[in-house]
Amino acid sequence: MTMRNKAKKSPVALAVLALLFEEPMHPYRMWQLIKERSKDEVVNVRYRNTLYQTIDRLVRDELISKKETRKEDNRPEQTLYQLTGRGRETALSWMRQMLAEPADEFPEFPVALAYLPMLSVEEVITLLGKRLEKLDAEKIRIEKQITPVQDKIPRLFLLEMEFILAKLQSEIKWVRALLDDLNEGTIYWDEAWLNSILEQFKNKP
Amino acid sequence: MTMRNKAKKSPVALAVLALLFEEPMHPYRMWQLIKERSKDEVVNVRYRNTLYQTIDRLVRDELISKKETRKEDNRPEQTLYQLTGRGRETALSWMRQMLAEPADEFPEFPVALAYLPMLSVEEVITLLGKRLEKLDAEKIRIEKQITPVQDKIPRLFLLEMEFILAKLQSEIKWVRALLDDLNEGTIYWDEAWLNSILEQFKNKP
DNA sequence: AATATAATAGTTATAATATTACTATTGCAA
DNA sequence: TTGCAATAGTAATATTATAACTATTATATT
Repeated sequence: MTMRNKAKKSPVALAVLALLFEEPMHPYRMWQLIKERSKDEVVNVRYRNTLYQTIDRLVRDELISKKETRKEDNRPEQTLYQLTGRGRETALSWMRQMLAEPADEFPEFPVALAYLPMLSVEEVITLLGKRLEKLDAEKIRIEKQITPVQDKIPRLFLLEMEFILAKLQSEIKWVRALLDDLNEGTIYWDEAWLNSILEQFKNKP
Repeated sequence: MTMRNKAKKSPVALAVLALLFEEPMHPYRMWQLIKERSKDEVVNVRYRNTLYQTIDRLVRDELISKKETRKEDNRPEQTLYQLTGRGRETALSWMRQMLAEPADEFPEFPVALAYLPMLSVEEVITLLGKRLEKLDAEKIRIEKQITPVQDKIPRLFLLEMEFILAKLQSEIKWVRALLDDLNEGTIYWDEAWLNSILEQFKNKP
């Protein structure tokens, strides 16, 4: 009795299943809907091929199945996919996991923080200044997506945007505080200081 | 004149280069140091093989090079690696990018938020409650790493921990607020409500 | 009217990373 | 002395990211 392939969850895979809850659909159409509805803020479909690849494995794992290949007038051929029973169950099970269990993810910024002393204090100050500008710009970009529709569509459909906005704001606040500490010298390092620290740790275990 | 392979930056790759700034080292030793120094909170070395794979490509791209293969007494063979000039430059350039330019990353939680109506309000409330518990536990875990060493080592060496703690706290706050709204009914949906919304959008473009 | 460009739909190929499962040696504890 | 943990590395597969294609139709430009 060979164990069934347990399909791997991923943002793109969930988006595919969620769309197929609505109706059978071809991959390109999914891509369009994801962009139209701004879900591309939270699922990476920058490279459309990722969608095709994901769909292939979902077919292989029997979460979805090919429905038909059709040729609408004046359009290239389209391959329609539909949900299977297993696909429905799996989508719900993924939702439950993704909501209840924080995933451990490894973003880049904290890694750079971990190795700050590779650069000079002065340079770090300049670089973090640039980061702040970009974070502010990104914050404004997200707000511009939310504000105009806020009184037209229910909040329920803006939650992911609100969440990334909240995260952005907290990062901005934190980086600003760090910059202050660096400017005031509360946090400081240079060659000499780093060497003296190293000595201390060689003496005491 | 073929363009030189532009090595791809990644948390693991940066960690490797950063360690080799200290001295030549073998992969297993890097793995140990990353864990000893708790850098595994921000670079994913859960699977040690990732480290070996990354090192292979860094060698291929000439950011590091094999120094020697040695056999210390009563130890398996070790392959020592060292930084190249290109490796030094690249590490600094990566640091500059990672500090100055926010990367776009695609964590799982916001995707689940984007498809909340797949589940019932009641179930979402339960699931978010569980998430909150785990976020709180994780917060305590991080605090327990920071507190005991706070007055022994300079803040400079705890920044990445402080950052992930700040992000955790902001997520906790946000999820708690969402839970309140769901409990109060400020945000609500069910079959009937969703269908009526759908109707509205069919009429108005 | 001819031509360029954008949009539609999908394919092929490669690189990178995640994940599991190995081999082989030594140290240490039950 | 048996077994497990630690040390060091290898092999194989799955997934995802990234770029570059093909081919058709729609639309804009000259």
